[in-house]
Amino acid sequence: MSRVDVRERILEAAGPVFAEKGFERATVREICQGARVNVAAVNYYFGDKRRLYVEVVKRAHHPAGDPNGLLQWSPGTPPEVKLRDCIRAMLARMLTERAPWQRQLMMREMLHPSFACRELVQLYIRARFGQLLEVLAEILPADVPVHKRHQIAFSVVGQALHYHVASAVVEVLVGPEERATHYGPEELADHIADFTLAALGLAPPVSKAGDREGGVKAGSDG
Amino acid sequence: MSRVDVRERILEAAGPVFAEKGFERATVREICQGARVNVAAVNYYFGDKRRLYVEVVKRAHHPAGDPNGLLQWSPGTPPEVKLRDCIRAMLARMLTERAPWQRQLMMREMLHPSFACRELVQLYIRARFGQLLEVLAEILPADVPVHKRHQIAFSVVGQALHYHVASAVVEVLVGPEERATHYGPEELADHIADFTLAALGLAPPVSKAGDREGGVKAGSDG
DNA sequence: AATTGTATCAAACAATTGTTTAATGTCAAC
DNA sequence: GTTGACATTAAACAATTGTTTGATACAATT
Repeated sequence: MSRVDVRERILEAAGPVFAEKGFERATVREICQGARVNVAAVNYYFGDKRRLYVEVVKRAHHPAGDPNGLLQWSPGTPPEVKLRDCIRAMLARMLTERAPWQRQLMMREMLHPSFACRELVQLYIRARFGQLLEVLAEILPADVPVHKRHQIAFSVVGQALHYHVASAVVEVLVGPEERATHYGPEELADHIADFTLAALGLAPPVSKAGDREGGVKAGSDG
Repeated sequence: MSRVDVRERILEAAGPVFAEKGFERATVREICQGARVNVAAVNYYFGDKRRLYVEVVKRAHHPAGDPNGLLQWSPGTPPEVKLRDCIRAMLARMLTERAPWQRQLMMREMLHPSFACRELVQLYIRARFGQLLEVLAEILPADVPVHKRHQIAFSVVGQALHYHVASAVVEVLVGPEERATHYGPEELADHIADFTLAALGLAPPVSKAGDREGGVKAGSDG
């Protein structure tokens, strides 16, 4: 059993454990048991638990070459379509059960950033956020200030993230049957895309409320 | 030092600790130290740590009489105003630094529900969610199906919740100065309200993009 | 004053954690 | 074959956790 073998097996075993339980609740004993390796091996090869965690996070960001890259579109794709694709991908990323542990780990570090690899996780987020901002730039007028663009982007992200962090609440509020029927990734992505495009003026108001007259353009008495 | 004194002091000391650290990371030693009481007192009065936690959660829901009640409006208040008020209250609830420990605890139980008091926490959420649905009912046409109403409500909640759960990410992405300038509760509430009302057709599209013609009603070549 | 039941306390207990140690194993180089 | 550097192991260590214990203090009752 060569030395790289053991080191590798620890890293592979540690990934899913850290992803599922987080740094604190994961135990080196469980990791070593999963890797069929002595407990002392972690300290021997990585110094301590923290440095093992850092290595695992680094691995999660570079999963063997090309990571789950950004979206690509053929030239001329309308920005509404791009936005819809962004939202669809985002939701798929967040709602997938049995997501690969790399994604779980990144999500965990995003929501509860630990000592490890700030800049690495930041890169992971920034790439996606940047792409969303680019798509929005094709939609919004040029004079929209940067902070307003950010707020709009966060409105998109927030709608999607809600179904990740508050999934338990959703289930409780709407009941299991509606949950099973109407909260699949595709339908939710469509809703969020419709909602967002309507807010941006690129689609009719949601719920076909478009036939209500007077609301939109006329400020009425305001 | 009478018996109710000690029991009370433990409950009072446990509240903030559980709210800040959660059930697992909170230690009975820290709680008892804060209450200036022997460690054994928790088990003497509550049996074990779990039952103490349950008592604390119950207390958090009934903070001595009138809890932070629902919003009230004078008759005739336009639904747009009500919705804006809902969003403002929601954001204030989520963004307040140094929030009372009762709110912190409820928020924690919402996002990471534990063994304790499912139905209690559910009541807490359901009340607010129900009020939001009532306001939406005044806005949406009657034929909008119930699941669509729920999705719309979640779009509102999600936008607000995002600034609670992903506040670290927001800071990283926009930088501390923009964060300090444009992410106060009031401005965010206004943005979310504008965004939502625009999506529902009760306000012009965000960022004054209303002067872009052709986008809305014409499906163009779709 | 003696008794009784409860409250409090310091200390111990048992389990789990990350980490260290000291002995043993492995295997290539000399 | 011996040496020596690295790998691996079982066991112990130290710290922290929730919980239990057995003694003691106290207050009311007999």
